[in-house]
Amino acid sequence: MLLAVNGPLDLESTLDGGQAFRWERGPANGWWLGPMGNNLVRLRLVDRDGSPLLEAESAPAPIDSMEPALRRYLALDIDLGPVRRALGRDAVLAQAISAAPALRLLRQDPWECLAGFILSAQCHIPRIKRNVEALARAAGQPVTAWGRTAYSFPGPEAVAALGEARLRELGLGFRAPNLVAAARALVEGRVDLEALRSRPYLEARDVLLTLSGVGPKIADCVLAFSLDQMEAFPVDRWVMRSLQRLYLGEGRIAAEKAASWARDRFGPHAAYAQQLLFHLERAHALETRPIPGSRAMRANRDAERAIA
DNA sequence: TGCCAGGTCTGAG
DNA sequence: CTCAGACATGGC
Repeated sequence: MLLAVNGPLDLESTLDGGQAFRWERGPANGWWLGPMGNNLVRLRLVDRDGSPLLEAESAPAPIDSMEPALRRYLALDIDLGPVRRALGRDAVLAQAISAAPALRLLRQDPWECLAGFILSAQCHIPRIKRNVEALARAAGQPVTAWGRTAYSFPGPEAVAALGEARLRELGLGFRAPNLVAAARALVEGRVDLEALRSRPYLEARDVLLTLSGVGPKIADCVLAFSLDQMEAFPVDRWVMRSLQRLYLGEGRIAAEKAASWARDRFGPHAAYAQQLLFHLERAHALETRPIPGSRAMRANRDAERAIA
């Protein structure tokens, strides 16, 4: 099935840019594969008469029945034009937009998003993906299509049922008890994520902050990437680095103050600004700085030691 | 080979 | 309020 896209869409920076952790580049032909609910979906952009269209297939459910969910997930209802015009008045963001002009914010399932970011604490992205995958294999449902088997993301009941000890065996480390606690909070109805969509940003954030292992950064990720709270501005190491390098200078500033500063500056599009800065800073690190832990990084450090 | 990671919580100053 | 230290583990 071919879908018209309202404005530009880049699948790599959107699906594999750190918002979601389960999309994989297919073996060939530009497909991206990922589980959605109990289905496997694949997506790619095709050119029809000079305009890009999104080609989508799914299994086992026919793609016709998946279309609404897919449009919702990709937030195809959002017109990026006004957002980019507003943010583009900021010189730094204008640069970030030209580096990733078709990056979009997803509208993920809130529970999956919350779980993913609880697991993200103090992890490199490759490990987050691995842990989310391990969780899905342990408690999700298998789906096979196009010669590949994937596992649906387990609901909070299934995750709660696994228990902390089993989650630690999966390699989740100190995040295991936090994930179980969050799953239980949902199962027992103490937290209603969907209800946060229509609450004022700060109130919704306060609700998420009651979960153990969920601080301001993770709360803001859930609000921005699944609950339509576009004032949210998650501040992680990369975004903090970006703010210091491009706006604030190198002086130390608390993450919460930086987040508050950014919300004031970027207003209703803070979430989009944040993802652009995250993307830009990582690209900048790739081209100007050795990746932490890389051979070049070590060589550089060793050279500095030798001089000293 | 150690350093770093899409953090959060706690206790101390 | 700021700031270390702990928390587990793995990628590079």
